[in-house]
Amino acid sequence: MSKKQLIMESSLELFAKQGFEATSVQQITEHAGISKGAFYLSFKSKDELIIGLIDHFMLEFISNIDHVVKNHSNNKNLLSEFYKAAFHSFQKHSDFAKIFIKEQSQTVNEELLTKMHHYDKLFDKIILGMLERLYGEEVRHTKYDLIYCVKGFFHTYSHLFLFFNVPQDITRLSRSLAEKTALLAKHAETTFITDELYHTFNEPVNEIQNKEQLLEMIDQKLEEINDPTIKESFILLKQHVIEPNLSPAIAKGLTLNLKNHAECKQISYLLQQYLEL
Amino acid sequence: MSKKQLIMESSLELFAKQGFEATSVQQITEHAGISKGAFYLSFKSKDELIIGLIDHFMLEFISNIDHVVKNHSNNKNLLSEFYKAAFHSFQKHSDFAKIFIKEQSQTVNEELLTKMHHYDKLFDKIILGMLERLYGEEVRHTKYDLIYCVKGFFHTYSHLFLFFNVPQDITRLSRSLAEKTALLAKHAETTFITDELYHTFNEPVNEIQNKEQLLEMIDQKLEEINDPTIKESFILLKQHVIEPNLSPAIAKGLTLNLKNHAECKQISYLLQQYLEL
DNA sequence: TTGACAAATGACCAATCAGTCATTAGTATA
DNA sequence: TATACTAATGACTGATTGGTCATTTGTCAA
Repeated sequence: MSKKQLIMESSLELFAKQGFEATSVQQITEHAGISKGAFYLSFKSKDELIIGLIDHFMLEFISNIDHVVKNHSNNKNLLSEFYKAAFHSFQKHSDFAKIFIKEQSQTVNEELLTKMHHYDKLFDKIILGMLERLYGEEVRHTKYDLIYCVKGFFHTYSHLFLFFNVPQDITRLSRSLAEKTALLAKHAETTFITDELYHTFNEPVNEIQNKEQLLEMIDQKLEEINDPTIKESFILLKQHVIEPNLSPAIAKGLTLNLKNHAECKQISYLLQQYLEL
Repeated sequence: MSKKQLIMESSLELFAKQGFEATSVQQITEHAGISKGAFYLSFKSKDELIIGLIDHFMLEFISNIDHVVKNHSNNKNLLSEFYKAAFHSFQKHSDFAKIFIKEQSQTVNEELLTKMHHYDKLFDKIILGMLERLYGEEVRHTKYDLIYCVKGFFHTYSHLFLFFNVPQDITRLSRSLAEKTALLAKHAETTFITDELYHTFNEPVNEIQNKEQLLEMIDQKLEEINDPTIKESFILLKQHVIEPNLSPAIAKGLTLNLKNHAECKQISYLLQQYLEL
């Protein structure tokens, strides 16, 4: 395990228990069994650590849910499977989930806030896609409201799990929430968040930030991975991101190459999003 | 305005903007235009201040909502009026609302956490009462689930208002959420939170803490208020709290005396809750 | 004008914070 | 073994924290 990973895992626990502000770098290094100087070899600052944590886990969370939703052929259980995947992810990384919920509305760090908002919009996009696929025209006027209902459900019950140690029957909970969501999708008529209102406070996803983040991640993966197919796919896609030169079919195929490699699933998702494949 | 109030108002703004942990006592006293020493004449510690804030505003919030729900004769609009009252309260005290949402899951201070949980249970009780009144037997098996749906709705949309400056049409939003809640109440069948599960993680309201808090508040009000009827009502009720000696009708009547006085509405609510009137 | 009391001050304290950097330990090559 | 390199250390810094307390200021009645 790299030192960076060690620090991230050690800090997870402490942040979840005490909160980010209340945890000192000293505590983290003591808990990780390293010196204070070693911390600053891996992270430029304490802020960079929390941003790294959010990035790492949220990307996994989002790309995982997206995968479940996109690859689920049976529309009948889709809602239930969506909730299941989301709750399982939070259960698996419960320390991170606690941090995420606690730090969600903290305004201390501007970059962190932007990050949070960014992932929130990706989450919205997945929910929106799911609702449109399931109900199409039926939810044309209510879909943005429904996004917030789904997120409201997810938040309240996550809170219950994370902070009250409620016994978890995720399957049952997911079925229950799926039923409720379906009810609202089929019968709710009075809307609050219109299409227009939604877009006034959700400016489109920041392309530039995405691009830089992508290129940085590609370079990192190129160093880590040796598989020649993966490497070539990365090199071609990197060129394509910098200046588009591949046909959509080829680009799509290259991202699918990456999807087969366990450590590249998430970057594959990001590339597909960025290239609109 | 008392020095205590001045400090509370000054700190509200700073806590809302920066969070509790990230705000220093120095900042508060500078913002309030007083010395550091003066702060500690009004509050024993920084922790006591945040607890005071939570107590002050949550009591107002809860007793206000309770009043709206209890005194609303027309069941048809009850749900909508409930949401309206709740959102208006958060809008009126938006700085406090921000603090409340931010600090809701912070585990730093044990007493604060207990307080939060306590008020959360009072909120549950109001929602539960409302649902039972509106739907009775219909929601016998789903009511505890519905509480969490209502709270989920309230949380997500509050978050939107408070942190994204979304234009607020509370009437429309309340109508929309009332429709959704009614849909769930009438048609949802699959439950997750059963009666039994709910009571395993919500041990009954702490009676002793309530009693001490009540007596302390009565003594404080006795010093502040001169109206002889109010004073006598307080003295009789205080005796009754220490050792029950009044008939329910008399006790109830005495609390109603208090309800007519603007500054005693909240303590009147607490007394009715405690004495089960 | 005096003296007694309460209200208010801000210099001060020990503790802790994020972050730095001269120094040391460990390792690989020659 | 000697050299060259990186990885890791932890004492240190200057700033800031929550909280205290000897001192000053303000306000009374006598």
